[in-house]
Amino acid sequence: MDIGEVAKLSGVPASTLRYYEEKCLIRSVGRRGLRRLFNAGVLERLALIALGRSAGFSLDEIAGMLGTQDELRIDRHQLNEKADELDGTIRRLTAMRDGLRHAADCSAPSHLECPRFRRLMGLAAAGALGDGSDSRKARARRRRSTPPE
Amino acid sequence: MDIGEVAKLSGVPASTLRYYEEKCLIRSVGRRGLRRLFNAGVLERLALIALGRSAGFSLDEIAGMLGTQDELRIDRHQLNEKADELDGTIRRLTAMRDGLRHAADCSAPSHLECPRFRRLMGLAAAGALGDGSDSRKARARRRRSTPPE
DNA sequence: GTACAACTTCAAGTTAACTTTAAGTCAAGA
DNA sequence: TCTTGACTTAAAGTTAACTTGAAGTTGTAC
Repeated sequence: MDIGEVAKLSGVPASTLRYYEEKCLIRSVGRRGLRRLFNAGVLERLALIALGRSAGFSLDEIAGMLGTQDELRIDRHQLNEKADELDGTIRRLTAMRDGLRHAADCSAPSHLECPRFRRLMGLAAAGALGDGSDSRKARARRRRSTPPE
Repeated sequence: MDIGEVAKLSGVPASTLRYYEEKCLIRSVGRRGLRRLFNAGVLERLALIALGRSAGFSLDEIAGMLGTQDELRIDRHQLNEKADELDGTIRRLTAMRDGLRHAADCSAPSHLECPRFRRLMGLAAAGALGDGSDSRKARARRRRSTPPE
């Protein structure tokens, strides 16, 4: 398969495939002229990479898990750590969501006079709630995939 | 108050305060020589900004909510939208966390042979799980705040 | 044989939210 | 008066994960 076919089958842009190869996340099995040749195994590897990304692993971490070969050495401890991290994130986001819902139909004349809102403000100022980078990044990603013509 | 005092009281670095002023998120009330002077109200404004960031609003969105004056025009609809967004994120993260926990003590000889793991792989490859940018960014932030000497 | 779409490389650009650096200003204490 | 430390500006650097652009090559359909 050449790069266009891999891109089509996996949904991953060719530029990304080249980038992944450069970072040793995937391998091409050879060249036809200048053109890279991939075998079908790359699709499974791309699925693994997508899974790792979804779980919040960086490309570098994923590169560590997927050896250079096709073997896969995933550390259970690493998985549990990541799950713990997600637990924390989920808790913070849940608190924030509840706060937003409350603020949306709170009857106080101004949000600044709602005690619950003020409490949330204090928590945020103290850094207890994180900086909410998740949704912002997700939005950025959506923007990129729907360019303005 | 000069910028150092605001930084100390709020925990927000002076460089960030200047940056926020440039973006019209906060205002200084004047100068003493070259030096900016702030009044105490800026602390409440910074708490609001922190809250907005925690909720996942961008600085530009926050600038829209905090008028140039000290009034605060928060749109309840906007809050509900953000809460909906968070609901989605929470659902995705929860699915991922459960998948990770399962993978961590799944008895299949290789993860590639665990049906549940493979299902998760498929979902991730199809883009149903997002790209997990939240935890990566959080890690980056932690790294920055604990520099290597 | 030639046009062309699909590939190639390498370098630079993108994003948000800051931080860092360099060079300079200035008030106050010794 | 001199030094020191906290401030100032403007511009460039940082991060990850890509994308884009320019300039060149090539397999294949006509």
